[in-house]
Amino acid sequence: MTVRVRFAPSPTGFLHIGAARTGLFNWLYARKAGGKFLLRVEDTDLQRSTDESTRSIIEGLQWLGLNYDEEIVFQSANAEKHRAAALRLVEEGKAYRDFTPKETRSDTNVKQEIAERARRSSEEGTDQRSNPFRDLPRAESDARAAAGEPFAVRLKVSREGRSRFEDAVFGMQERDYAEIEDLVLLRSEGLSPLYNLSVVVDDIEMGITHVIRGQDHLTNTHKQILIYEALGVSVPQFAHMPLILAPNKVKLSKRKHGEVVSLTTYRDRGFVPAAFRNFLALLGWSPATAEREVMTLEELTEEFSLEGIHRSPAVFNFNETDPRQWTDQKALWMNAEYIRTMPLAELVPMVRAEFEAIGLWRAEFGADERVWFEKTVDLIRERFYTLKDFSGQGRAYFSDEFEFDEAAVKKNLKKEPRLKELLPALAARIEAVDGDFTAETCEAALRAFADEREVKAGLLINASRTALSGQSVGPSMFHIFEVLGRERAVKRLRDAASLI
RNA sequence: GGCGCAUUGGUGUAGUCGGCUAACACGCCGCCCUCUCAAGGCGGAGACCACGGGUUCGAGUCCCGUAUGCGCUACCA
Repeated sequence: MTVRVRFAPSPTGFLHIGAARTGLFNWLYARKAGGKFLLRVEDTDLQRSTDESTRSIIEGLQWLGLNYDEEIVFQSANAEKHRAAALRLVEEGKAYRDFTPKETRSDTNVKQEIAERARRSSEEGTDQRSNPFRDLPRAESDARAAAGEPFAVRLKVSREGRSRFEDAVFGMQERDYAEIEDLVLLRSEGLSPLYNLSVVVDDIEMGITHVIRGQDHLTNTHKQILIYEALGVSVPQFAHMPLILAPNKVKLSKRKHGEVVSLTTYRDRGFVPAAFRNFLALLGWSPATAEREVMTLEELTEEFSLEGIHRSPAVFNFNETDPRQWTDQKALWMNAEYIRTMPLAELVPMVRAEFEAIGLWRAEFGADERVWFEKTVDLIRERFYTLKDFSGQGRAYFSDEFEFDEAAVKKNLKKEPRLKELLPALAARIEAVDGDFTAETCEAALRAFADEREVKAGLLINASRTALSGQSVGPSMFHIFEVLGRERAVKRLRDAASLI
Protein backbone atom coordinates (compact mmCIF):
# COMPACT_ATOMS: atom_id res chain seq x y z
CA MET A 1 0.00 0.00 0.00
CA THR A 2 1.39 3.37 -0.95
CA VAL A 3 1.83 5.77 1.90
CA ARG A 4 -0.32 8.88 1.63
CA VAL A 5 -0.06 11.58 4.25
CA ARG A 6 -1.47 15.04 4.47
CA PHE A 7 -0.66 18.36 6.05
CA ALA A 8 -3.94 19.99 7.06
CA PRO A 9 -3.56 23.48 8.52
CA SER A 10 -6.45 25.82 9.02
CA PRO A 11 -5.87 29.16 7.33
CA THR A 12 -6.30 31.48 10.27
CA GLY A 13 -3.40 33.87 10.66
CA PHE A 14 0.15 33.23 9.55
CA LEU A 15 1.76 29.80 9.41
CA HIS A 16 2.76 28.73 12.91
CA ILE A 17 6.21 27.14 13.28
CA GLY A 18 4.61 24.21 15.07
CA ALA A 19 2.37 23.65 12.09
CA ALA A 20 5.36 24.02 9.82
CA ARG A 21 7.12 21.31 11.77
CA THR A 22 4.10 19.05 11.40
CA GLY A 23 4.23 19.70 7.69
CA LEU A 24 7.92 18.89 7.64
CA PHE A 25 7.49 15.60 9.46
CA ASN A 26 4.68 14.57 7.15
CA TRP A 27 6.82 15.45 4.17
CA LEU A 28 9.82 13.52 5.48
CA TYR A 29 7.68 10.51 6.21
CA ALA A 30 6.14 10.52 2.76
CA ARG A 31 9.43 11.00 0.97
CA LYS A 32 11.17 8.31 2.93
CA ALA A 33 8.37 5.85 2.22
CA GLY A 34 8.18 6.85 -1.41
CA GLY A 35 4.62 7.98 -0.81
CA LYS A 36 2.57 11.10 -1.43
CA PHE A 37 2.48 14.29 0.60
CA LEU A 38 -0.81 16.13 0.21
CA LEU A 39 -1.96 19.55 1.30
CA ARG A 40 -5.44 20.18 2.57
CA VAL A 41 -6.57 23.60 3.69
CA GLU A 42 -9.12 23.27 6.48
CA ASP A 43 -11.13 26.35 5.84
CA THR A 44 -14.48 25.25 7.19
CA ASP A 45 -14.53 28.14 9.62
CA LEU A 46 -15.23 30.70 6.95
CA GLN A 47 -15.33 33.60 9.36
CA ARG A 48 -11.79 33.12 10.52
CA SER A 49 -10.24 31.78 7.35
CA THR A 50 -8.50 34.19 5.02
CA ASP A 51 -6.96 33.95 1.58
CA GLU A 52 -3.93 35.74 2.88
CA SER A 53 -3.38 33.01 5.40
CA THR A 54 -3.76 30.34 2.74
CA ARG A 55 -1.10 32.14 0.74
CA SER A 56 1.22 32.23 3.73
CA ILE A 57 0.83 28.48 4.14
CA ILE A 58 1.66 27.82 0.53
CA GLU A 59 4.57 30.24 0.55
CA GLY A 60 5.83 28.81 3.80
CA LEU A 61 5.90 25.27 2.46
CA GLN A 62 7.59 26.47 -0.66
CA TRP A 63 10.19 28.34 1.32
CA LEU A 64 10.96 25.24 3.34
CA GLY A 65 11.22 23.25 0.14
CA LEU A 66 8.30 20.98 0.99
CA ASN A 67 6.62 20.37 -2.33
CA TYR A 68 3.23 18.72 -2.22
CA ASP A 69 1.80 16.19 -4.62
CA GLU A 70 -1.58 16.46 -6.29
CA GLU A 71 -3.97 19.38 -6.13
CA ILE A 72 -4.59 21.31 -2.92
CA VAL A 73 -7.84 20.22 -1.32
CA PHE A 74 -9.97 22.96 0.16
CA GLN A 75 -12.11 21.42 2.82
CA SER A 76 -14.93 23.91 2.43
CA ALA A 77 -15.49 22.61 -1.09
CA ASN A 78 -16.35 19.19 0.28
CA ALA A 79 -19.08 20.25 2.68
CA GLU A 80 -21.73 18.53 0.61
CA LYS A 81 -19.92 15.21 0.85
CA HIS A 82 -19.50 15.57 4.58
CA ARG A 83 -23.20 16.28 5.00
CA ALA A 84 -24.17 13.33 2.83
CA ALA A 85 -22.02 11.02 4.93
CA ALA A 86 -23.69 12.16 8.13
CA LEU A 87 -27.15 11.87 6.65
CA ARG A 88 -26.35 8.40 5.50
CA LEU A 89 -25.49 7.51 9.09
CA VAL A 90 -28.91 8.82 10.14
CA GLU A 91 -30.47 6.57 7.52
CA GLU A 92 -28.55 3.62 8.87
CA GLY A 93 -29.49 4.42 12.43
CA LYS A 94 -25.90 5.12 13.45
CA ALA A 95 -26.62 8.77 14.03
CA TYR A 96 -29.73 10.66 15.08
CA ARG A 97 -31.41 14.01 14.79
CA ASP A 98 -31.21 16.14 17.90
CA PHE A 99 -34.02 18.70 18.04
CA THR A 100 -32.68 20.35 21.19
CA PRO A 101 -32.31 24.08 20.53
CA LYS A 102 -28.70 25.20 20.24
CA GLU A 103 -27.13 26.50 23.41
CA THR A 104 -25.52 29.87 23.07
CA ARG A 105 -21.97 29.84 24.28
CA SER A 106 -19.80 32.85 24.86
CA ASP A 107 -16.58 32.40 22.97
CA THR A 108 -14.37 33.84 25.66
CA ASN A 109 -14.72 31.41 28.55
CA VAL A 110 -15.42 28.21 26.70
CA LYS A 111 -12.96 26.10 28.63
CA GLN A 112 -14.36 27.28 31.92
CA GLU A 113 -17.91 26.66 30.81
CA ILE A 114 -17.04 23.16 29.73
CA ALA A 115 -15.53 22.38 33.11
CA GLU A 116 -18.52 23.79 34.95
CA ARG A 117 -20.98 21.96 32.80
CA ALA A 118 -19.08 18.72 33.35
CA ARG A 119 -19.03 19.26 37.09
CA ARG A 120 -22.75 19.94 37.16
CA SER A 121 -23.68 16.91 35.12
CA SER A 122 -21.50 14.62 37.23
CA GLU A 123 -23.21 15.95 40.36
CA GLU A 124 -26.61 15.35 38.84
CA GLY A 125 -25.48 11.94 37.70
CA THR A 126 -26.49 12.42 34.07
CA ASP A 127 -24.56 10.30 31.64
CA GLN A 128 -23.47 10.93 28.09
CA ARG A 129 -26.34 8.96 26.62
CA SER A 130 -29.15 10.87 28.23
CA ASN A 131 -30.15 12.78 25.15
CA PRO A 132 -33.93 12.33 24.80
CA PHE A 133 -33.73 12.28 21.02
CA ARG A 134 -31.27 9.43 20.92
CA ASP A 135 -33.99 6.85 20.78
CA LEU A 136 -36.76 8.87 19.23
CA PRO A 137 -38.74 6.62 16.91
CA ARG A 138 -37.61 7.05 13.36
CA ALA A 139 -41.03 7.96 12.01
CA GLU A 140 -41.41 10.75 14.50
CA SER A 141 -37.94 12.05 13.79
CA ASP A 142 -38.64 12.06 10.07
CA ALA A 143 -41.93 13.82 10.57
CA ARG A 144 -40.48 16.58 12.70
CA ALA A 145 -37.68 17.09 10.23
CA ALA A 146 -40.15 17.17 7.35
CA ALA A 147 -42.15 19.78 9.21
CA GLY A 148 -39.13 22.01 9.11
CA GLU A 149 -38.08 21.79 12.72
CA PRO A 150 -34.33 22.52 12.99
CA PHE A 151 -32.04 19.76 14.21
CA ALA A 152 -28.41 18.87 14.61
CA VAL A 153 -27.08 15.43 13.79
CA ARG A 154 -25.24 13.49 16.47
CA LEU A 155 -23.35 10.25 16.28
CA LYS A 156 -24.85 7.48 18.35
CA VAL A 157 -21.99 6.27 20.54
CA SER A 158 -22.30 2.83 22.12
CA ARG A 159 -23.24 2.72 25.78
CA GLU A 160 -20.54 0.26 26.62
CA GLY A 161 -17.14 -0.61 25.43
CA ARG A 162 -13.78 0.93 24.89
CA SER A 163 -12.13 2.69 22.02
CA ARG A 164 -8.50 1.81 21.42
CA PHE A 165 -5.80 2.49 18.93
CA GLU A 166 -2.05 2.22 18.75
CA ASP A 167 -0.45 5.59 18.25
CA ALA A 168 2.93 5.43 16.53
CA VAL A 169 4.33 7.94 19.00
CA PHE A 170 2.27 7.67 22.18
CA GLY A 171 1.63 3.96 22.10
CA MET A 172 -1.63 2.24 23.01
CA GLN A 173 -4.45 4.67 23.70
CA GLU A 174 -7.68 3.61 25.34
CA ARG A 175 -10.82 5.44 26.29
CA ASP A 176 -14.19 4.33 27.61
CA TYR A 177 -17.15 5.11 25.42
CA ALA A 178 -18.80 6.39 28.57
CA GLU A 179 -16.41 9.36 28.44
CA ILE A 180 -17.34 10.29 24.94
CA GLU A 181 -20.54 12.14 24.32
CA ASP A 182 -22.71 11.72 21.27
CA LEU A 183 -20.74 14.16 19.21
CA VAL A 184 -22.40 16.57 16.87
CA LEU A 185 -21.67 15.84 13.23
CA LEU A 186 -23.85 18.49 11.61
CA ARG A 187 -24.85 21.85 13.02
CA SER A 188 -28.51 22.69 13.27
CA GLU A 189 -27.77 25.80 11.31
CA GLY A 190 -27.67 24.80 7.67
CA LEU A 191 -26.57 21.28 8.58
CA SER A 192 -23.00 22.44 8.16
CA PRO A 193 -20.37 19.80 9.01
CA LEU A 194 -18.17 19.96 12.07
CA TYR A 195 -14.45 19.41 12.27
CA ASN A 196 -14.30 15.79 13.35
CA LEU A 197 -16.64 14.69 10.59
CA SER A 198 -14.93 16.71 7.89
CA VAL A 199 -11.49 15.45 8.77
CA VAL A 200 -12.54 11.84 8.66
CA VAL A 201 -14.51 12.07 5.45
CA ASP A 202 -11.72 13.97 3.73
CA ASP A 203 -9.03 11.62 4.96
CA ILE A 204 -11.04 8.72 3.60
CA GLU A 205 -11.66 10.50 0.34
CA MET A 206 -7.98 11.35 -0.05
CA GLY A 207 -6.90 7.83 0.78
CA ILE A 208 -4.79 8.91 3.73
CA THR A 209 -2.85 6.03 5.27
CA HIS A 210 -1.02 7.86 8.05
CA VAL A 211 -2.29 10.79 10.05
CA ILE A 212 0.64 12.72 11.51
CA ARG A 213 -0.49 15.75 13.49
CA GLY A 214 -0.23 17.65 16.76
CA GLN A 215 -0.86 16.14 20.16
CA ASP A 216 -3.82 18.42 20.68
CA HIS A 217 -5.76 15.94 18.57
CA LEU A 218 -4.73 12.86 20.50
CA THR A 219 -7.82 12.42 22.66
CA ASN A 220 -10.17 13.47 19.89
CA THR A 221 -8.82 10.65 17.80
CA HIS A 222 -11.14 8.28 19.63
CA LYS A 223 -14.10 10.27 18.35
CA GLN A 224 -12.80 10.16 14.85
CA ILE A 225 -12.27 6.44 15.03
CA LEU A 226 -15.92 6.13 15.98
CA ILE A 227 -16.82 7.95 12.80
CA TYR A 228 -14.55 5.73 10.71
CA GLU A 229 -16.22 2.69 12.20
CA ALA A 230 -19.72 4.02 11.65
CA LEU A 231 -18.78 4.69 8.06
CA GLY A 232 -17.45 1.17 7.78
CA VAL A 233 -13.96 2.20 6.80
CA SER A 234 -10.71 0.96 8.32
CA VAL A 235 -8.76 3.52 10.29
CA PRO A 236 -5.39 4.90 9.24
CA GLN A 237 -2.25 4.76 11.35
CA PHE A 238 -2.06 7.68 13.76
CA ALA A 239 1.04 9.48 14.98
CA HIS A 240 0.77 12.49 17.27
CA MET A 241 3.62 14.80 17.94
CA PRO A 242 4.31 16.83 21.08
CA LEU A 243 3.50 20.49 21.14
CA ILE A 244 5.99 23.31 21.10
CA LEU A 245 5.99 25.43 24.24
CA ALA A 246 7.15 28.96 25.02
CA PRO A 247 9.95 29.48 27.61
CA ASN A 248 7.42 29.76 30.43
CA LYS A 249 5.98 26.42 29.36
CA VAL A 250 2.72 27.67 27.96
CA LYS A 251 1.60 26.66 24.53
CA LEU A 252 3.37 28.74 21.91
CA SER A 253 0.66 30.85 20.37
CA LYS A 254 0.35 33.47 17.74
CA ARG A 255 -1.65 35.71 19.99
CA LYS A 256 0.61 35.67 23.01
CA HIS A 257 4.01 35.45 21.42
CA GLY A 258 3.64 37.29 18.17
CA GLU A 259 6.03 37.14 15.29
CA VAL A 260 8.57 34.65 16.69
CA VAL A 261 5.89 32.05 16.12
CA SER A 262 5.42 32.86 12.48
CA LEU A 263 7.39 31.02 9.86
CA THR A 264 7.47 34.06 7.58
CA THR A 265 9.35 35.97 10.26
CA TYR A 266 12.30 33.67 9.74
CA ARG A 267 12.21 34.16 6.03
CA ASP A 268 11.96 37.92 6.43
CA ARG A 269 14.72 38.11 9.00
CA GLY A 270 17.34 36.38 6.93
CA PHE A 271 17.12 32.71 7.67
CA VAL A 272 18.40 30.17 5.20
CA PRO A 273 15.49 27.78 4.60
CA ALA A 274 17.62 24.67 5.00
CA ALA A 275 18.91 25.91 8.33
CA PHE A 276 15.53 26.59 9.79
CA ARG A 277 14.21 23.35 8.45
CA ASN A 278 17.11 21.53 10.09
CA PHE A 279 16.45 23.27 13.38
CA LEU A 280 12.74 22.50 13.24
CA ALA A 281 13.40 18.84 12.56
CA LEU A 282 15.39 18.60 15.77
CA LEU A 283 12.58 20.04 17.87
CA GLY A 284 10.75 17.01 19.18
CA TRP A 285 12.56 14.49 17.07
CA SER A 286 16.01 13.00 17.06
CA PRO A 287 17.70 10.65 14.64
CA ALA A 288 18.33 7.07 15.72
CA THR A 289 21.98 7.39 14.93
CA ALA A 290 22.44 10.70 16.67
CA GLU A 291 25.93 11.57 15.65
CA ARG A 292 25.49 14.90 14.00
CA GLU A 293 22.84 17.54 14.07
CA VAL A 294 23.59 19.45 10.92
CA MET A 295 21.85 17.40 8.28
CA THR A 296 20.85 17.89 4.70
CA LEU A 297 17.29 17.27 3.57
CA GLU A 298 18.41 13.97 2.11
CA GLU A 299 19.95 12.90 5.38
CA LEU A 300 16.90 13.96 7.33
CA THR A 301 14.71 11.99 4.98
CA GLU A 302 16.93 8.97 5.29
CA GLU A 303 17.04 9.14 9.09
CA PHE A 304 13.42 10.02 9.71
CA SER A 305 11.12 7.69 11.55
CA LEU A 306 8.01 8.06 13.66
CA GLU A 307 9.75 6.20 16.49
CA GLY A 308 12.21 9.05 16.82
CA ILE A 309 9.46 11.51 17.73
CA HIS A 310 9.33 12.38 21.43
CA ARG A 311 6.40 12.32 23.76
CA SER A 312 7.32 15.34 25.80
CA PRO A 313 6.78 18.85 24.56
CA ALA A 314 9.76 20.92 23.43
CA VAL A 315 10.45 24.43 24.65
CA PHE A 316 11.21 26.98 21.99
CA ASN A 317 13.70 29.12 23.81
CA PHE A 318 13.75 32.83 23.18
CA ASN A 319 13.82 36.04 25.14
CA GLU A 320 11.57 38.84 24.02
CA THR A 321 13.42 41.48 25.99
CA ASP A 322 16.82 40.68 24.52
CA PRO A 323 17.18 41.58 20.84
CA ARG A 324 20.14 39.24 20.52
CA GLN A 325 17.94 36.37 21.56
CA TRP A 326 14.84 37.31 19.64
CA THR A 327 14.56 33.65 18.71
CA ASP A 328 16.03 30.35 19.85
CA GLN A 329 19.84 30.57 20.10
CA LYS A 330 20.28 27.22 18.54
CA ALA A 331 18.23 28.26 15.55
CA LEU A 332 20.47 31.28 15.18
CA TRP A 333 23.59 29.15 15.52
CA MET A 334 22.26 26.69 12.98
CA ASN A 335 21.65 29.53 10.54
CA ALA A 336 25.17 30.88 11.04
CA GLU A 337 26.54 27.39 10.52
CA TYR A 338 24.72 27.11 7.22
CA ILE A 339 25.77 30.58 6.09
CA ARG A 340 29.45 29.88 6.61
CA THR A 341 29.53 26.34 5.29
CA MET A 342 27.00 26.09 2.49
CA PRO A 343 28.19 26.13 -1.12
CA LEU A 344 28.87 29.71 -2.18
CA ALA A 345 26.85 29.12 -5.32
CA GLU A 346 23.76 28.62 -3.16
CA LEU A 347 24.46 31.47 -0.79
CA VAL A 348 25.10 34.15 -3.39
CA PRO A 349 21.56 34.12 -4.84
CA MET A 350 20.18 34.51 -1.32
CA VAL A 351 22.38 37.49 -0.65
CA ARG A 352 21.34 38.89 -3.99
CA ALA A 353 17.67 38.51 -3.11
CA GLU A 354 18.27 40.30 0.16
CA PHE A 355 20.08 43.15 -1.61
CA GLU A 356 17.37 43.46 -4.19
CA ALA A 357 14.74 43.61 -1.50
CA ILE A 358 16.34 46.60 0.17
CA GLY A 359 17.65 48.33 -2.94
CA LEU A 360 21.32 47.59 -2.40
CA TRP A 361 21.72 45.44 -5.47
CA ARG A 362 23.55 46.79 -8.48
CA ALA A 363 23.56 45.13 -11.87
CA GLU A 364 27.38 45.02 -11.95
CA PHE A 365 27.36 42.58 -9.03
CA GLY A 366 25.92 40.03 -11.35
CA ALA A 367 27.94 41.01 -14.38
CA ASP A 368 31.43 42.61 -14.51
CA GLU A 369 31.87 42.47 -10.73
CA ARG A 370 30.47 39.05 -10.28
CA VAL A 371 33.72 37.39 -9.31
CA TRP A 372 34.46 40.23 -6.93
CA PHE A 373 30.97 40.00 -5.42
CA GLU A 374 31.28 36.32 -4.72
CA LYS A 375 34.73 36.71 -3.26
CA THR A 376 33.48 39.43 -0.95
CA VAL A 377 30.48 37.43 0.20
CA ASP A 378 32.80 34.55 0.89
CA LEU A 379 35.17 36.78 2.84
CA ILE A 380 32.56 38.16 5.22
CA ARG A 381 30.14 35.26 5.59
CA GLU A 382 32.03 33.60 8.39
CA ARG A 383 30.89 35.86 11.18
CA PHE A 384 27.33 36.45 10.09
CA TYR A 385 24.24 34.96 11.65
CA THR A 386 21.57 35.88 9.16
CA LEU A 387 21.29 37.00 5.56
CA LYS A 388 20.36 40.43 6.90
CA ASP A 389 23.91 40.85 8.19
CA PHE A 390 25.22 41.12 4.64
CA SER A 391 23.28 44.30 4.15
CA GLY A 392 23.67 45.46 7.75
CA GLN A 393 27.15 45.01 9.17
CA GLY A 394 28.38 44.15 5.69
CA ARG A 395 26.98 47.19 3.94
CA ALA A 396 30.28 49.04 3.62
CA TYR A 397 31.64 46.35 1.36
CA PHE A 398 28.98 46.96 -1.22
CA SER A 399 28.14 50.62 -0.95
CA ASP A 400 29.85 53.90 -0.17
CA GLU A 401 26.89 54.95 1.87
CA PHE A 402 27.28 53.26 5.19
CA GLU A 403 27.18 54.19 8.82
CA PHE A 404 30.02 54.20 11.28
CA ASP A 405 29.49 52.24 14.43
CA GLU A 406 29.77 54.71 17.33
CA ALA A 407 31.65 52.39 19.60
CA ALA A 408 34.05 51.42 16.84
CA VAL A 409 34.91 55.04 16.06
CA LYS A 410 35.52 55.73 19.69
CA LYS A 411 37.65 52.68 20.26
CA ASN A 412 39.69 52.59 17.10
CA LEU A 413 39.87 56.19 15.88
CA LYS A 414 39.17 58.82 18.52
CA LYS A 415 41.25 57.10 21.13
CA GLU A 416 44.49 57.98 19.43
CA PRO A 417 44.76 61.63 18.24
CA ARG A 418 47.86 60.92 16.20
CA LEU A 419 45.68 59.01 13.79
CA LYS A 420 44.41 62.29 12.43
CA GLU A 421 47.76 62.73 10.83
CA LEU A 422 48.71 59.08 10.44
CA LEU A 423 45.69 58.02 8.44
CA PRO A 424 46.16 60.42 5.51
CA ALA A 425 49.83 59.50 5.45
CA LEU A 426 48.93 55.83 5.40
CA ALA A 427 46.47 56.56 2.62
CA ALA A 428 49.25 58.02 0.54
CA ARG A 429 51.41 55.00 1.20
CA ILE A 430 48.66 52.57 0.33
CA GLU A 431 47.87 54.50 -2.80
CA ALA A 432 51.45 54.11 -3.88
CA VAL A 433 51.54 50.33 -3.50
CA ASP A 434 53.41 48.92 -6.47
CA GLY A 435 51.85 46.36 -8.74
CA ASP A 436 48.83 44.35 -7.71
CA PHE A 437 46.70 45.62 -4.88
CA THR A 438 46.46 42.51 -2.74
CA ALA A 439 46.27 41.57 0.92
CA GLU A 440 49.99 40.77 0.81
CA THR A 441 51.18 43.97 -0.83
CA CYS A 442 48.96 46.06 1.42
CA GLU A 443 50.23 44.31 4.49
CA ALA A 444 53.83 44.89 3.49
CA ALA A 445 53.13 48.56 2.89
CA LEU A 446 51.27 49.06 6.14
CA ARG A 447 53.83 47.28 8.26
CA ALA A 448 56.68 49.18 6.69
CA PHE A 449 54.83 52.40 7.36
CA ALA A 450 54.21 51.43 10.98
CA ASP A 451 57.90 50.70 11.49
CA GLU A 452 58.88 54.01 10.00
CA ARG A 453 56.55 55.95 12.22
CA GLU A 454 57.33 53.76 15.20
CA VAL A 455 53.72 52.90 15.96
CA LYS A 456 52.27 49.47 16.46
CA ALA A 457 50.88 47.88 13.34
CA GLY A 458 47.79 46.94 15.34
CA LEU A 459 46.92 50.58 15.87
CA LEU A 460 46.83 51.22 12.14
CA ILE A 461 45.15 47.96 11.40
CA ASN A 462 42.28 48.53 13.76
CA ALA A 463 41.90 52.14 12.75
CA SER A 464 41.84 51.09 9.12
CA ARG A 465 39.19 48.49 9.78
CA THR A 466 36.88 51.08 11.20
CA ALA A 467 37.77 53.62 8.54
CA LEU A 468 37.04 51.19 5.72
CA SER A 469 34.12 49.20 7.07
CA GLY A 470 32.60 51.33 9.81
CA GLN A 471 32.98 48.37 12.16
CA SER A 472 35.35 47.29 14.88
CA VAL A 473 35.06 43.66 13.94
CA GLY A 474 35.39 41.87 10.66
CA PRO A 475 37.73 39.87 8.48
CA SER A 476 41.45 40.21 8.31
CA MET A 477 42.18 43.86 7.58
CA PHE A 478 44.41 43.23 4.60
CA HIS A 479 41.72 41.25 2.88
CA ILE A 480 39.41 44.18 3.37
CA PHE A 481 41.93 46.37 1.56
CA GLU A 482 42.08 43.92 -1.28
CA VAL A 483 38.35 43.55 -1.62
CA LEU A 484 37.61 47.26 -1.50
CA GLY A 485 40.32 48.09 -3.99
CA ARG A 486 42.89 50.82 -4.06
CA GLU A 487 40.69 53.75 -4.86
CA ARG A 488 37.97 53.18 -2.28
CA ALA A 489 40.41 52.13 0.41
CA VAL A 490 42.48 55.25 0.00
CA LYS A 491 39.48 57.54 -0.05
CA ARG A 492 38.03 56.04 3.09
CA LEU A 493 41.33 56.31 4.94
CA ARG A 494 41.50 60.00 4.08
CA ASP A 495 37.89 60.67 4.92
CA ALA A 496 38.20 58.96 8.26
CA ALA A 497 40.60 61.65 9.48
CA SER A 498 37.65 63.97 9.80
CA LEU A 499 36.05 61.65 12.33
CA ILE A 500 38.89 62.04 14.78
C1' G B 1 -14.68 18.48 37.59
C1' G B 2 -13.41 14.06 34.30
C1' C B 3 -10.06 11.70 30.96
C1' G B 4 -5.31 11.56 28.72
C1' C B 5 -0.05 12.78 28.16
C1' A B 6 4.55 14.48 29.91
C1' U B 7 8.70 15.47 33.63
C1' U B 8 17.29 14.04 32.33
C1' G B 9 22.10 20.77 33.45
C1' G B 10 19.31 27.46 31.15
C1' U B 11 17.49 25.17 26.10
C1' G B 12 17.37 20.94 22.46
C1' U B 13 18.48 15.95 23.19
C1' A B 14 21.30 10.65 24.11
C1' G B 15 20.84 7.03 27.62
C1' U B 16 19.09 -0.63 24.09
C1' C B 17 17.28 -6.39 27.83
C1' G B 18 18.12 -2.11 35.15
C1' G B 19 25.27 -1.99 36.11
C1' C B 20 26.70 5.89 35.01
C1' U B 21 32.00 8.33 37.55
C1' A B 22 24.89 10.42 33.58
C1' A B 23 26.84 11.50 27.17
C1' C B 24 26.26 15.14 22.91
C1' A B 25 24.75 20.00 20.74
C1' C B 26 23.40 25.27 21.65
C1' G B 27 24.36 28.97 25.27
C1' C B 28 27.92 30.58 29.26
C1' C B 29 33.29 31.01 31.23
C1' G B 30 38.69 30.38 30.38
C1' C B 31 43.08 29.27 27.43
C1' C B 32 45.45 28.70 22.53
C1' C B 33 45.48 31.02 17.69
C1' U B 34 45.55 36.41 16.42
C1' C B 35 45.37 42.89 13.53
C1' U B 36 39.66 42.94 15.82
C1' C B 37 35.59 39.71 15.89
C1' A B 38 34.27 35.14 14.48
C1' A B 39 35.59 30.23 13.05
C1' G B 40 38.72 26.29 14.77
C1' G B 41 41.45 23.58 18.81
C1' C B 42 41.74 22.58 24.09
C1' G B 43 39.62 22.91 28.88
C1' G B 44 35.77 24.42 32.62
C1' A B 45 31.22 25.59 35.34
C1' G B 46 26.33 23.72 35.19
C1' A B 47 21.70 17.66 36.48
C1' C B 48 21.57 14.38 43.72
C1' C B 49 17.87 12.30 36.20
C1' A B 50 10.32 16.63 39.45
C1' C B 51 9.24 14.65 44.53
C1' G B 52 8.03 10.38 47.89
C1' G B 53 7.72 5.30 48.49
C1' G B 54 8.51 0.20 46.66
C1' U B 55 10.92 -4.11 43.85
C1' U B 56 16.30 -5.40 43.43
C1' C B 57 22.92 -6.91 45.25
C1' G B 58 22.10 -2.59 42.15
C1' A B 59 16.98 2.17 39.17
C1' G B 60 17.44 7.92 35.06
C1' U B 61 15.91 3.03 33.38
C1' C B 62 10.55 -1.43 36.39
C1' C B 63 5.91 -0.61 39.88
C1' C B 64 2.72 2.65 42.99
C1' G B 65 1.57 7.46 44.78
C1' U B 66 2.13 12.92 44.88
C1' A B 67 3.23 17.51 42.62
C1' U B 68 3.70 20.54 38.50
C1' G B 69 2.87 21.51 33.40
C1' C B 70 0.30 20.63 28.98
C1' G B 71 -3.75 18.69 25.99
C1' C B 72 -8.79 17.17 25.32
C1' U B 73 -13.53 17.51 27.30
C1' A B 74 -17.69 22.91 22.15
C1' C B 75 -23.69 22.85 17.27
C1' C B 76 -14.29 25.87 17.52
C1' A B 77 -10.57 23.93 14.38
